[in-house]
Amino acid sequence: MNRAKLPSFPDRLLEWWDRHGRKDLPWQQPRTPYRVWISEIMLQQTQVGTVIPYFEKWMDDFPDIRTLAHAPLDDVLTLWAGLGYYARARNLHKSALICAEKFSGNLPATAEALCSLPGIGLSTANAIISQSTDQPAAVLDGNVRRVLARHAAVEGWSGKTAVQKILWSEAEQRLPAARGADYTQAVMDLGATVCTRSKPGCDACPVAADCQALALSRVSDLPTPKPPIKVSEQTVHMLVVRDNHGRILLEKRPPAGIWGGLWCLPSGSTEARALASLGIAEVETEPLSPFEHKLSHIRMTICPLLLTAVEGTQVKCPANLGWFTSSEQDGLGLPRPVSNLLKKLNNGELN
DNA sequence: GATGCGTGGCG
DNA sequence: TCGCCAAGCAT
Repeated sequence: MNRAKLPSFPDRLLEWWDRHGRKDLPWQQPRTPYRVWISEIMLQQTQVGTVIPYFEKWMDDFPDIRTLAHAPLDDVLTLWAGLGYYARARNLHKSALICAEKFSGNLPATAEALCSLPGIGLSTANAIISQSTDQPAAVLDGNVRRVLARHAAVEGWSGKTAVQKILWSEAEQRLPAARGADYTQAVMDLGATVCTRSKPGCDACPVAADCQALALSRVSDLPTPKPPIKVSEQTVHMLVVRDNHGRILLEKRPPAGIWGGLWCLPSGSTEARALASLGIAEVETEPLSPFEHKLSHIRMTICPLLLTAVEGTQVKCPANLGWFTSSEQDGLGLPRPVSNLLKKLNNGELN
């Protein structure tokens, strides 16, 4: 038995990160609070490779909090289109307004104040603090949960409060005394590149020596997977209403719920009646091929219906409805299934 | 405590 | 192909 004392968990991780960690991600140069904040929100449930181009464009368009606060929400949502979880974009904009008003245009410095902003929970708050001030602060995202569940052999799905509590405690116990920024990046990089969900590289792991899951041969079944949920089936009728100029009627969705705040094809029978009240006559009604759109909880069957409006019938349009040309649609940032549908329509690939 | 919220990558 | 799920948070 080797009784030589191991370096601490954070020391081993930091030494590993110095040699193998990622140091060239866009939000790491420079690591300002604003840039770290935007990156952390974009990275929620979203992979690094997907985020990078959105982050670059964001920094071009909204280089600081005040610019973001003064920007129209529509511009923010348009940039966000395609990233998903659009509440994140609405919350960023709202938070920027709060910061401009209450914190003189800066992000607040404490975790408690950060958590008061919409869209920021404890993990994101601590990620912002540790990466922008270099103070050690515990984060608990998917990568860290996997590393800790294995290293400490924590049983149970992390969605359970009791399990979450243990993982937070394990995260805090492992914090270093200094180098908070590098440590946060290190533990996330370890989860992303070594302690991966499948085929983890335990041979290359700096903390394998005291990994409980490895000692117990439990690496492959920790962390405990999420119990299966049942996916609901939903049918949505999307109306493709064209006028004689080839423009298409779009509807701005209410701020909450799916695709909140985005322009979208009008959906459902209620909207169909609303169209009738606008005086839009249909000279032609043509069902297009239904297609599936899968979300995490819903299997959505989208049934497009092609309508052609008679000339001069679009008299008065409520604020949440508008006619858009093909090039105007591109600038709006439509939800993926909608933009895909319209693209096929323009290419004549439908019917 | 359970659900809702998007999209794309990957085995 | 298809199911899982990724740098979570709000309600």
